[in-house]
Amino acid sequence: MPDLSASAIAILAAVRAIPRGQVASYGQVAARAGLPGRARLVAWALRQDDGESALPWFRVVRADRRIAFAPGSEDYRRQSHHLQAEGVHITGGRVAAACCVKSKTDLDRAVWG
DNA sequence: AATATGACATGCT
DNA sequence: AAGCATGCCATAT
Repeated sequence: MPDLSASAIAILAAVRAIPRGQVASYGQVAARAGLPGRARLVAWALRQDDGESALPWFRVVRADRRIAFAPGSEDYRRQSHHLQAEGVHITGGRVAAACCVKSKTDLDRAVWG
Protein backbone atom coordinates (compact mmCIF):
# COMPACT_ATOMS: atom_id res chain seq x y z
CA MET A 1 0.00 0.00 0.00
CA PRO A 2 2.65 2.58 0.62
CA ASP A 3 3.10 3.56 -2.96
CA LEU A 4 6.12 5.62 -3.89
CA SER A 5 3.85 8.32 -5.19
CA ALA A 6 1.90 8.34 -1.95
CA SER A 7 5.08 8.66 0.06
CA ALA A 8 6.36 11.37 -2.20
CA ILE A 9 3.09 13.26 -1.94
CA ALA A 10 3.12 13.04 1.84
CA ILE A 11 6.72 14.21 1.92
CA LEU A 12 6.12 17.13 -0.39
CA ALA A 13 3.07 18.09 1.65
CA ALA A 14 5.10 18.06 4.84
CA VAL A 15 7.83 20.16 3.24
CA ARG A 16 5.29 22.62 1.93
CA ALA A 17 3.83 22.82 5.42
CA ILE A 18 7.01 24.19 6.94
CA PRO A 19 6.19 27.72 8.07
CA ARG A 20 8.02 30.57 6.37
CA GLY A 21 11.10 31.62 8.28
CA GLN A 22 11.57 28.19 9.82
CA VAL A 23 13.38 25.03 8.83
CA ALA A 24 12.90 21.33 9.48
CA SER A 25 15.24 18.36 9.27
CA TYR A 26 14.84 15.50 6.82
CA GLY A 27 14.01 13.22 9.70
CA GLN A 28 11.31 15.53 10.98
CA VAL A 29 9.73 15.82 7.56
CA ALA A 30 9.88 12.08 7.03
CA ALA A 31 8.35 11.41 10.41
CA ARG A 32 5.56 13.91 9.80
CA ALA A 33 4.98 12.34 6.40
CA GLY A 34 4.38 9.02 8.14
CA LEU A 35 7.75 7.60 7.14
CA PRO A 36 9.88 7.44 10.30
CA GLY A 37 13.52 6.73 9.54
CA ARG A 38 13.15 7.29 5.82
CA ALA A 39 15.02 10.59 5.69
CA ARG A 40 16.66 9.57 2.43
CA LEU A 41 13.27 9.32 0.83
CA VAL A 42 12.80 12.99 1.58
CA ALA A 43 16.11 13.79 -0.10
CA TRP A 44 15.12 11.68 -3.05
CA ALA A 45 11.73 13.37 -3.35
CA LEU A 46 13.28 16.81 -3.19
CA ARG A 47 15.83 15.90 -5.83
CA GLN A 48 13.06 14.66 -8.08
CA ASP A 49 11.00 17.78 -7.64
CA ASP A 50 13.90 20.20 -7.82
CA GLY A 51 13.21 23.21 -9.95
CA GLU A 52 9.78 22.25 -11.22
CA SER A 53 7.44 23.26 -8.42
CA ALA A 54 7.50 26.20 -6.09
CA LEU A 55 8.43 23.86 -3.28
CA PRO A 56 10.27 25.45 -0.35
CA TRP A 57 13.04 22.86 -0.54
CA PHE A 58 15.42 25.36 1.03
CA ARG A 59 13.53 25.01 4.32
CA VAL A 60 14.84 21.46 4.67
CA VAL A 61 18.18 21.03 6.40
CA ARG A 62 20.10 18.25 8.10
CA ALA A 63 19.40 17.09 11.63
CA ASP A 64 22.39 19.05 12.91
CA ARG A 65 20.79 22.09 11.29
CA ARG A 66 23.52 22.33 8.67
CA ILE A 67 22.93 22.90 4.98
CA ALA A 68 22.84 19.55 3.22
CA PHE A 69 24.89 20.74 0.27
CA ALA A 70 28.62 21.13 0.12
CA PRO A 71 29.76 24.47 1.54
CA GLY A 72 30.49 26.91 -1.26
CA SER A 73 28.57 24.98 -3.89
CA GLU A 74 25.98 26.73 -5.97
CA ASP A 75 23.05 24.97 -4.39
CA TYR A 76 24.43 25.72 -0.97
CA ARG A 77 24.69 29.38 -1.77
CA ARG A 78 21.18 29.41 -3.23
CA GLN A 79 19.66 27.78 -0.17
CA SER A 80 21.41 30.06 2.31
CA HIS A 81 20.30 33.06 0.27
CA HIS A 82 16.67 31.92 0.28
CA LEU A 83 16.76 31.30 4.01
CA GLN A 84 18.31 34.63 4.75
CA ALA A 85 15.63 36.23 2.61
CA GLU A 86 13.09 34.67 4.96
CA GLY A 87 14.84 36.05 8.00
CA VAL A 88 16.68 32.88 8.99
CA HIS A 89 20.06 33.52 10.55
CA ILE A 90 22.85 31.31 9.24
CA THR A 91 26.20 31.12 10.98
CA GLY A 92 29.02 28.90 9.81
CA GLY A 93 26.74 27.04 7.43
CA ARG A 94 24.45 26.31 10.33
CA VAL A 95 20.91 27.55 10.79
CA ALA A 96 19.99 29.30 14.03
CA ALA A 97 18.41 26.84 16.43
CA ALA A 98 15.49 29.17 17.04
CA CYS A 99 14.52 29.00 13.36
CA CYS A 100 13.92 25.28 13.47
CA VAL A 101 10.52 23.78 13.97
CA LYS A 102 10.39 23.90 17.74
CA SER A 103 7.90 21.28 18.77
CA LYS A 104 6.34 18.60 16.70
CA THR A 105 3.12 20.43 17.29
CA ASP A 106 4.22 23.17 14.94
CA LEU A 107 4.64 20.95 11.96
CA ASP A 108 1.67 18.85 13.00
CA ARG A 109 -0.63 21.83 13.04
CA ALA A 110 0.77 23.02 9.75
CA VAL A 111 0.06 19.66 8.16
CA TRP A 112 -3.11 18.65 9.90
CA GLY A 113 -4.42 22.12 10.57
C1' DA B 1 20.83 -9.91 -10.04
C1' DA B 2 24.58 -7.58 -7.21
C1' DT B 3 27.09 -3.54 -5.81
C1' DA B 4 27.71 1.23 -5.16
C1' DT B 5 25.90 5.89 -4.40
C1' DG B 6 23.15 9.62 -2.32
C1' DA B 7 20.27 16.97 -0.65
C1' DC B 8 20.14 11.46 5.80
C1' DA B 9 19.91 9.75 10.94
C1' DT B 10 21.56 7.57 15.05
C1' DG B 11 24.77 5.31 17.94
C1' DC B 12 29.28 3.88 19.47
C1' DT B 13 34.25 4.58 19.81
C1' DA C 1 34.82 16.49 18.89
C1' DA C 2 35.28 14.00 15.05
C1' DG C 3 35.09 9.80 12.78
C1' DC C 4 33.44 5.17 11.78
C1' DA C 5 29.69 1.82 11.38
C1' DT C 6 24.88 0.44 10.45
C1' DG C 7 20.08 1.15 8.99
C1' DC C 8 16.95 2.62 5.11
C1' DC C 9 14.98 3.25 0.43
C1' DA C 10 15.22 4.29 -4.50
C1' DT C 11 18.46 4.85 -8.58
C1' DA C 12 22.24 4.00 -11.43
C1' DT C 13 25.75 0.95 -13.40
